[in-house]
This record gives sequence, C-alpha cells and structure tokens, in this order.
Amino acid sequence: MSTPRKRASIERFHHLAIRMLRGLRAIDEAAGFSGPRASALSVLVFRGPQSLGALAAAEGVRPPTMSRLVKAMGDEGLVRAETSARDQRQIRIVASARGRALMMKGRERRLDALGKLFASATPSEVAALESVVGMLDRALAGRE
Amino acid sequence: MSTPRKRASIERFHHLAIRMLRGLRAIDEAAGFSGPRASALSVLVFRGPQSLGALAAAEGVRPPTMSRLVKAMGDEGLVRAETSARDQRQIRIVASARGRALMMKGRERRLDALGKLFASATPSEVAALESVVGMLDRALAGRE
DNA sequence: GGCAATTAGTTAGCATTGCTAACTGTTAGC
DNA sequence: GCTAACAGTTAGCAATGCTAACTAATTGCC
Repeated sequence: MSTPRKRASIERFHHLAIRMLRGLRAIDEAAGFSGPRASALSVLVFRGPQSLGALAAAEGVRPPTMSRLVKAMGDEGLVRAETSARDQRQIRIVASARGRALMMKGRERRLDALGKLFASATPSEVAALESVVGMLDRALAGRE
Repeated sequence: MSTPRKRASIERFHHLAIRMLRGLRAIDEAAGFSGPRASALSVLVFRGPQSLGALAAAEGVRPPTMSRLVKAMGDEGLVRAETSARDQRQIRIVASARGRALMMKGRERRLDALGKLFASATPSEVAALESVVGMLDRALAGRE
C-alpha cells in the first residue's frame, strides 16, 4: 500500500516539521509572547470577536484554560471582554489595537524566519511546496 | 525577492504543519505518553545512551528540566541511570527494554496516522513531498 | 601534593498551560 | 414559573519550562 520510499519521506517530513516549528516557537518566545497567546490572538484578529467557548474550541482547549488565558491577556491589554447584549451568559472577546499590533508583528517575524528558511528554494521546489500544501490541505479538511 | 505567491504557500504550510503536529500530539497523549517523554526516549534509542547534559542539549531544554524528566521516566521504568565509570559526576542514561518498546509503538502509531494523512497523495504529490523534504533538510542543516 | 576553579547534576521555587470537578448566573422549555 | 441546560469562573492538580543556589567530582596551576 505504502511504499517504503514514501514512508521514509513521511518520516523525514515529520521530523523536519518538528524542528521547523521548534525554531519558530523560539522566535515567538524571544519576542515575549507565548504560543497560546499568539495563536488565540490570531484567531481573534482573523475571525473577529468570539465567545469564550468558541475561542476555546478553535484552539482545542477546554473553557477553563481559555478563561484563564483571556484573563491574563486582558491584564496585559491585549484583549477586551464585553458581555454579550443578547445573551448575558456569554462574553465577547475582542483583540485590542495593542493585541492586534503585537500579533501582526509576531506573525511578521515568523514569516520572515520561514522566508529565510525557504530562501534557497528553486522554482521547482516552490511548485513542490504548493503541491504538498494542496495535498495536506485536502487531507486535513474536515477536521478542526 | 520573495513572490507573494511563494509567501502565501509558506504561510499555508506553516498553518498546516501546526495542525498536523497538533493531531499527532493528541495521538501520543491518548497513548499515555507525552511529547517530551517520546522525544527524549527516541534520542536514547536512536543515538544510544547519553549523559544528562547531552540529552538536555539534544532536546533543547536546560539540565534541571531534563533531570526531572529522567527521574520521572526512571520511576516509570522507561530508562535507567548509571553513574559513569570514568567521570563520576556524569550519569549515563539508558533506555530500558520497556522504554524502547513503548517508544517504538508510539512511533508506529504516529507514522500510521501520517500514512493515513498522506494516503490520498498521488505519485506526483509524493515526488513533491520528497522535493520539499530535501529542501527543508538542506535549509535546516547546520542547526541543532 | 594541594587548593581554586570549573563542570555535572540536583534541589527548591516560580510561571505557564493543560485538565476535571464544582460553583454561579442566565436562558430556554415544558 | 420551575427545572434543565448552558456559559463562564474558581479551585486545585499535574506536567513542563525556567533561574538561582547547592553538592560532589574533576581539572589545572603552583
């Protein structure tokens, strides 16, 4: 079913992906904000304000975990929580201007680092990257 | 220098890699052993016994962190720590048969999951994967 | 040979992030 | 209108990361 050659590529890919992301995490943390903060902020910026439950689900964590994270980010002025008008049980979490700016800067830094990593890619390797991205996208669709 | 199209691919790749590894971590944790344990064990199995400092460096953590992890894995019977004969400050950490077996099983599970993810890949997509792996390997060489 | 400096690892204590269980307040359903 | 379900919070636990401070062993210099 799966050729040994394919399996070997998958294995190397696995290992390389881990190393790549490890490097990126180091960059985030050097810039002073952690993975969970970066990730939650980017959901708030790109998808817009969210309820706590929705944000927790998007990040794949439980509500109490997200509740604490939102509180911490609120204390740091990165987000704001307002009670929803039509359901007072819910809160509406909004990224502040400062949160948005920090998130964009972090994103910039990560993409720059990735750009450097891929700087030596030949045109055919870029095409290969597009192909792999398309395939992964297809394979991961319908999860999350 | 970097075309918008290339940048977009890189960005999607970044996002997909995060999702892919998140799924794998979930698999590890369902199987009852965490990322740090899996990773440290695989170093011990594939590179052989290591001193604590070497293992900490290989994993990118500080010695106290690794010291605690080794103690926990020792308590679970996954590794054994012997004092080095020629330098009694050092310890020599060895994966036990049980640790080795657990690590291999976890690895198998992860690779199976990845295999399923890539099951729908066409031959040309497998070739693209190989190309990307080669490029990443080249780009990440000389770190770690 | 003997004392100082370096090195290896551990211990103590803190922060972050994950969880479950139990609680409060709000909404919805019968 | 009372009960059940839902949204979020609080409390408390575990794992993993860190720095600072300590112990024990080795190396180096005189």
